[in-house]
This record gives sequence, structure tokens and C-alpha cells, in this order.
Amino acid sequence: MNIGMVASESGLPAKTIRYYEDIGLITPSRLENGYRSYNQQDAEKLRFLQRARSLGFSIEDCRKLLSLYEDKNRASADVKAVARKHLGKVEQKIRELESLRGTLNELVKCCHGDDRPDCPIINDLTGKEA
Amino acid sequence: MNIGMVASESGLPAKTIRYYEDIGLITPSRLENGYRSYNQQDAEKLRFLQRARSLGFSIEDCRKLLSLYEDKNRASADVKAVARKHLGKVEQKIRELESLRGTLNELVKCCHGDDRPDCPIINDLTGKEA
DNA sequence: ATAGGGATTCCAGCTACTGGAAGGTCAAGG
DNA sequence: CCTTGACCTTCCAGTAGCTGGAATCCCTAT
Repeated sequence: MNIGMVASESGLPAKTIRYYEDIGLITPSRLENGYRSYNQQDAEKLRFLQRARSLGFSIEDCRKLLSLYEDKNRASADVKAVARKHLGKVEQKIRELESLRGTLNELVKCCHGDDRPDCPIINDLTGKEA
Repeated sequence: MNIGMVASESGLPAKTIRYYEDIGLITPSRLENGYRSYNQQDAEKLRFLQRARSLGFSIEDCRKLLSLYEDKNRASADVKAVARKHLGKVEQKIRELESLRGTLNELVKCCHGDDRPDCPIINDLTGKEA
């Protein structure tokens, strides 16, 4: 299977697949003409990666998950730990963004948004309270 | 005022301040010895930048906001537009992360997390439903 | 022979910094 | 006068995870 094929099957751009090879996530064999050749396992790994990435796992998490995926003696606890840690980060990020949203909402609400220069948003950024 | 001074006043690392100069956000004057010299206006701008960045505005947004800040004939509508657009992005991001959180929560809940290899998280990533 | 669609490599760029190296400047102390 | 230490300078490289583009090669069909 050529890279174009496995790209459309996995939903990952060919560029990204080559990049994943660069950083050692997958190592397809090569044909005599130098083309990458992907077997069924490679294709599975790529789908795995695209799914994991779409869940927001970092590349390093993906590396870890991939090695657990391949380890038939893995402990599910190890997988869970990676997922839980990631979940924690996502929750943290949500909290940060919610706080931002609150502040921004306030600011947007306060600004009359007309053609006059007076603006509570600018005032806030300048450090002038209210 | 030297860079170290204005750094501690603004809460921005000196490195970041130099970077802001590189990309044309602020242009302090120079002393004879080559040191950057910040006046009161520069210091205000830097505080402005640190506040805007802490609200998650992009550098390009900051550039725009800074020019509005300096434009005493600005229309507050323009400021509001920048803020509202940013708010929209924040809200979008929150929605994405909340969706992620939902999925991850499910997965983490389903995994018993013991020393056995069977793992619904791995199964999900592999594309095997349930 | 040629045209196209795919494949290859390599280099650069994106965001917003951050770290580090090599060196210049300044004030204080011995 | 010299040294020490804190501060400043520039420049280069690296972070995450790709993405775009250029130059070139390969394969198939006409």
C-alpha cells in the first residue's frame, strides 16, 4: 500500500504520515523504487494515531499508547493512567478558558461599541479599573 | 528605565520584551552603550501587552489593540469587535474541549485499570467499538 | 515521446516564546 | 587597578505538530 492509499484510509495527510515516520512513530518498509510500503499493521497503527490525536493526545502520549497497544501483556492501568492524565489537562484547560470567557464577556458587555473612543476594554487593558 | 526594570514592572520576561521589539510591537530608544531605554509610555504599552496576552489575545490581536489604544479617535466598536471575535474563539475552543472531556471521561470510566491487558481505551483507539 | 499523477527529499515557516552561548557594561569592594 | 557579579547585548537553536513549496523521480497511459 502506497502512502496516498494509507493516507486516505487513515484520514491523515501524507505529509503527516511522513512526519510520523521522521519522529519514529511508524517505519514502513520500502519498495525497490524507494516508495514507502504500508502493510495492514501499519495502516492500523495510523488509524490508531489519527484517533488518538483527534482525542487530543500529545505525540508523546501517542508514542506511549502505541507501545501499550502493541504490548499484549500491557496492564490496562497503564493505559488508563495516560488517559486520565490527559483528561486532567483537558479539564484544566477548560477551567482556564472558562475564566477567560467570563472576563471577556464582562468586557464585551460593558463596551457600548459605537463610534466614540471611550472604551472599558481599553481601560481594562491599560490597568484603569472600571 | 532598563529592560530588567520594565520587565519586573510589567510582569513580562526580558526575553519576551526583546521579542516584542523584534516583531515591531514596541521600539524603545537606546542609550549610548546600546542598552534599551524605556520611558513611561513604553512601560504602559508593555503592561497593556501583558494584560492582553494574559486574556489570550493573539499577538496580531495585540498589535491591533495597541494601535487602537494609541488612536485617540478610535471607535470603541472596533475594540469591541476584536474582543468579541476572540471571545468567539474561546467559546469554540471550550466546546471542543468539553466534547473531548466527555469522550475521555467515558473511556476512563470504562477501563477497569488493573494489570490485565484488556482495555476499552485501546479498543476505542483501534476502532473496535465497545 | 509525453503528459499526468503520484512519489521522493529537503528547506522554510507557522505561534509565541524560551534557553543558552559568547561577549560588552557598570557599580562596588579590595 | 582589578576583579566580581549583576546586568545588558546579539545570535542561534529548539519547543509542538505539522504544512507548504521546490526540485526531482517514478509509473502508467496515450
